[in-house]
Amino acid sequence: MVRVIGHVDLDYFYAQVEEVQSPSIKGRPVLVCVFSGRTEDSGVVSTANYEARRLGIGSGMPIALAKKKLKGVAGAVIPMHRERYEAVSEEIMRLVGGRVDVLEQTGIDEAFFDITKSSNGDYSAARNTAAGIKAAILKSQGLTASIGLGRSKIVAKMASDFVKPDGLTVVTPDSTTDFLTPLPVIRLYGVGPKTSQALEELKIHTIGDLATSDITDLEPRFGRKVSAYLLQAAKGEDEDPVTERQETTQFSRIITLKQNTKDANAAFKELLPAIEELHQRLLSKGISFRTLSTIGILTDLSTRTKTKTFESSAESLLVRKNEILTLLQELTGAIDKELRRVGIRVSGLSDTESQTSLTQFY
DNA sequence: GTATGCTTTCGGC
DNA sequence: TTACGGCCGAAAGCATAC
Repeated sequence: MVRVIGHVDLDYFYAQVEEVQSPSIKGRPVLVCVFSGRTEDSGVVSTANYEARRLGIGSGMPIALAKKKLKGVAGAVIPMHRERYEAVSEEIMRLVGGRVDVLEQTGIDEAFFDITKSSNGDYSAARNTAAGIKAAILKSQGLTASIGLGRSKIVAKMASDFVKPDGLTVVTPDSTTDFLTPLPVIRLYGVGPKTSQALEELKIHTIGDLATSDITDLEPRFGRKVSAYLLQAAKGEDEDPVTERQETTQFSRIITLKQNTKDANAAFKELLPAIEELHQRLLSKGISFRTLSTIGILTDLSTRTKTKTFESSAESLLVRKNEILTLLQELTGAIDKELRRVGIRVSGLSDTESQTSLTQFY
């Protein structure tokens, strides 16, 4: 049976949650910001609403620059409230999950879903389901979302991106080629500015150009695997199934240092509260880890990591304090620029309880 | 060559 | 004139074992 895949994307999510929380800011530019604490305005914009975007403000923009673009306009510059967004997201995902066959959450504000069975392969029935999901999200949390339907994840994702905010775009299997063909390659999922520019140089401008291009023209530039992906994607033919997301595979904390340094001890000291927070998070979730990484972001914003995997997993980050410091020393020893930000990551996760019972069993 | 596991980097939101 | 987070998953890169 032809699949019916959906992609739901909550519109300008963090900023929209803030609008619902504080209705008086609606209609004004809203900037949800991450303040790093180094200076009053150091940090970046995480999410901007559409009024702010119209002024040229967007994600990742330094706060100081964004404020400049506000000029005299009375914008709402709000620090982000991550836990609030997580709670809203959780509620919405639960709600959507109850209306689809399979839900695959891919971020705090988006998810793929499969409704092949419940819609019986009928795209008209599927449209009603999608409209119902939008209505339910609006009723429950007061938020708009954009949904796309298509025969594959790629098509669904591009469809949800086609009309937003508050969009509902249905691309039937028959209309897939017509939908994709005229779009510029930059719109293709997985194609960023770099790949896009390389394709332009091969005179491939639209997804249609890409779909009908010769793989032997692509391979010298992109390699076999990427070329095959690009061709497949341009035809909207990916077979990637929608699967329930397994548990989180890694946890990390990263901070911006008060001042740049190459001193591992100084960085460690400033990182300690974040380490303790992550420690508490692991304990409260009953999670052990086997792999430990330190992360450094240098003054040029490039990233360096040092990682160590242990024989057995630990439930306490604090008993690995010495290893953390050692990794930080290895990291600082291998760089020529100063550290601007520093962080810690744990992976190779396992459930502490089941591990304990396994240990008892053996 | 293939499978596997670990480390590092990349890119999305 | 410049300005610059904090997460996450996955891909890429590399080594080892068979």
